Amino acid sequence: MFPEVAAESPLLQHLNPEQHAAVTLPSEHALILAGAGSGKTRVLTTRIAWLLATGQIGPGNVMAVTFTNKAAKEMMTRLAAMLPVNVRGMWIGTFHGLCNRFLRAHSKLAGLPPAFQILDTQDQLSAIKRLMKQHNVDDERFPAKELQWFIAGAKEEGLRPAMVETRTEDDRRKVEIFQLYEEQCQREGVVDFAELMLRSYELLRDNDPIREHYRRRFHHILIDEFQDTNRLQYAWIKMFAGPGNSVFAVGDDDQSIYAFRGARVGNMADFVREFQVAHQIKLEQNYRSFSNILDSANALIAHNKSRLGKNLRTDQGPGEPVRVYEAPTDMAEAQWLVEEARQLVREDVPRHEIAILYRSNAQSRVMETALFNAAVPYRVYGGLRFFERAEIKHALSYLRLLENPNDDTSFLRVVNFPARGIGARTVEQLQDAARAAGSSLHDAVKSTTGKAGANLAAFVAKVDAMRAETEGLTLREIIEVMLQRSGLVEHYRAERDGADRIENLEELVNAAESFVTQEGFGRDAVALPIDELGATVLRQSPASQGLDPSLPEVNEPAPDYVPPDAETGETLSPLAAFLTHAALESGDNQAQAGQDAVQLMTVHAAKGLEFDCVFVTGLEEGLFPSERSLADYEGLEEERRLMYVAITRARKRLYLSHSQTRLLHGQTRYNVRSRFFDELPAHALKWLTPKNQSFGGSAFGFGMGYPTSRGSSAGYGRSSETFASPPVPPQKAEPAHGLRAGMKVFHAKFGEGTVLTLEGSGQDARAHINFPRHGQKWLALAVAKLTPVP
DNA sequence: TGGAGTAAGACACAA
DNA sequence: TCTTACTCCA
Repeated sequence: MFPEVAAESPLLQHLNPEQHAAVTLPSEHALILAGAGSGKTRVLTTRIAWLLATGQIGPGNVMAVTFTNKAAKEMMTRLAAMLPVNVRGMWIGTFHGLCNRFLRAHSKLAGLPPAFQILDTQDQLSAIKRLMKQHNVDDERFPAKELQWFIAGAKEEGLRPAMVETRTEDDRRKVEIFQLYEEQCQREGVVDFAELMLRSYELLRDNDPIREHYRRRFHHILIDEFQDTNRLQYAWIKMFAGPGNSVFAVGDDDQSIYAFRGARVGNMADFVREFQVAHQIKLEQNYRSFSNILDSANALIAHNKSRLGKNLRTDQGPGEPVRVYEAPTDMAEAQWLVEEARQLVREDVPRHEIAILYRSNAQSRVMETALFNAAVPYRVYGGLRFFERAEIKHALSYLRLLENPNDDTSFLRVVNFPARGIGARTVEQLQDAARAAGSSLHDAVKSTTGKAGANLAAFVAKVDAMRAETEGLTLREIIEVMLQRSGLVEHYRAERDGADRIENLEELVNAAESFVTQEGFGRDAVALPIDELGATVLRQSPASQGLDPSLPEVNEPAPDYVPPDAETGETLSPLAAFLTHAALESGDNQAQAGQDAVQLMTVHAAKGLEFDCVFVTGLEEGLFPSERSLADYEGLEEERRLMYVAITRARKRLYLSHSQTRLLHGQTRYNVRSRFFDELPAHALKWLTPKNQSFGGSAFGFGMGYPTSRGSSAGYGRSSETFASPPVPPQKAEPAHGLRAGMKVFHAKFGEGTVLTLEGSGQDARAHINFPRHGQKWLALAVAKLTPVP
């Protein structure tokens, strides 16, 4: 293919010795320990390009797996830039995306309808709730969320209901519901995310010809972010790894931040042992950050005990110090970072090179408000994504009903939306009828009677008519018809703030349009190939139709380039393909992409990205590290890794901030500065506000502040008081307490001190007092027993 | 019976 | 803040 490309091809230029070694490793199993900013994606993509360019393999012989669509796309883009290959036809994608592709090709063997649909987390939860109601499960004792967690967790361990160990009566009940849930999904022809993985794994495990086929096909299997794989994903990878394959795993144990959803860092050690990995290469040279940032990251992560051990180094100078800011309130914090961001923009930093990171999505609002008020363009990642919005989900439900009338989840979502006189009572009766008849809700409608029955029949007739009407239309036309006939647009037009929703619905048409063109099929395409390369190979044998699993051997490299070909045998309707796309791609890149805007996201979402300037906000005990992680040591280590990820996102400037008070969940919280500050090297930091003693009171200059010790915060109770930002001067002392600034007071624990400032009134009154032996404290006058000293 | 308005509780993340 | 349960009214 590219015979002129020698071992020292231009591809390998600009690689450091470790990267070079990793890229050109012989065909055997390897583990690459790649630190943050060490060029991990580069190594992965160059490795694929090198394997192809040296003619060792063809594009059909590689499988590359990532966790996010973003990472998969990045890999494809970079690869396409290096080599003239049709990356779209290659097996590069997310775990779930590839499993989906696999199951589509073998749906019959997998026991699924060809156009099976995928339940997202929301759908799954509502399916479970529905099931619980039907079977009178006590939702106090078994919250639906918990069951969802339980089911997903079991599947991610590779367990079916019968295989789950039960010790208590509660366990047995949970497994029972798990079993019922499985039956329900099977009946409705839907699969959840975990099922995509598990079903693929089981098919590979139980079907020797299929497994052998893929083993012969994929000579090289490359895995990104290996530290985030769960047990099932690891087992799935093993299915592809035969004697002739090589697995190239890239990971960083210090960036493992998904243990809470089943990721096992231990897979790295298991991999080395079970695959007898001879070559482990560490990439420790960091090309991203200045040393003040890197030193901070290294010092922080050194506090973790369970590590494989790795230290990042850089040739760059120290750069700017890491700036630390303490704010009196979350609003002041937001105000400060908006000011800093504006200053950066004045210094010609592009806005999209400024990232504001936070631990949980709930924290974004204050910052959004501040950015909005300052007229700084910003973009929030995460939160409610395009395909998760209610109006879009409604529209998708109608579309799914067109594709599959037996999709009860979709049926229930829109049976009475827009409202058409079908209430809870009616729906319940319908569900009973369906259950009794063992049929779908759609089919059970026939047996209903009376006025309610007539309403239901009208709904079903409407959808059926829509199906008939959209027959043979393009995807775009189908959606347009659906939007009109369903009454969704009309409904939102009548709503007060429905304009945005209508805009989104229109955007759905665009999304479908770009889906069709992006996938490389013209407007008139009636069918989409499932997988150009895969189908090419499989089509050689009728076995791929799913009945006879005697698949052909594919030792010869697949053709380099297979043009999009509408004539491929196995097809999925554009509608079904689009619905799959909607479930697997949350729609991050939908709308307002490409604007020069400040980037807001959670630390989790920031993984894998890098920016010139990064703000890590809300560094407070209970928030970051989060409350829920503090219970066990491992949780804390994961939080620390999360902080490590946050720090290492920054190239040039890093800002860390925390606030003494924060309005969260409707009430003011008083938070202590995060312990992580104490784990950073002092030489790399620059405190923009005076650093107060850890866990001590505030030494905040202008008198705003609160006691920050955990013990005393309880004494304040609720306070709905909020403060304008930036900090306002303290109110004048309340004479009612009998205290004045400058007065000497006595405290039972802290001894004698001097009142510096007073503020608030009534229950909220507090005093800033300097105790010579204990430093400055903010005390609640309603709680603290203070006696004036003459 | 169904729809709308109001009060109370939850809130890590992502395919 | 957003979602969900409950109550009231047509």
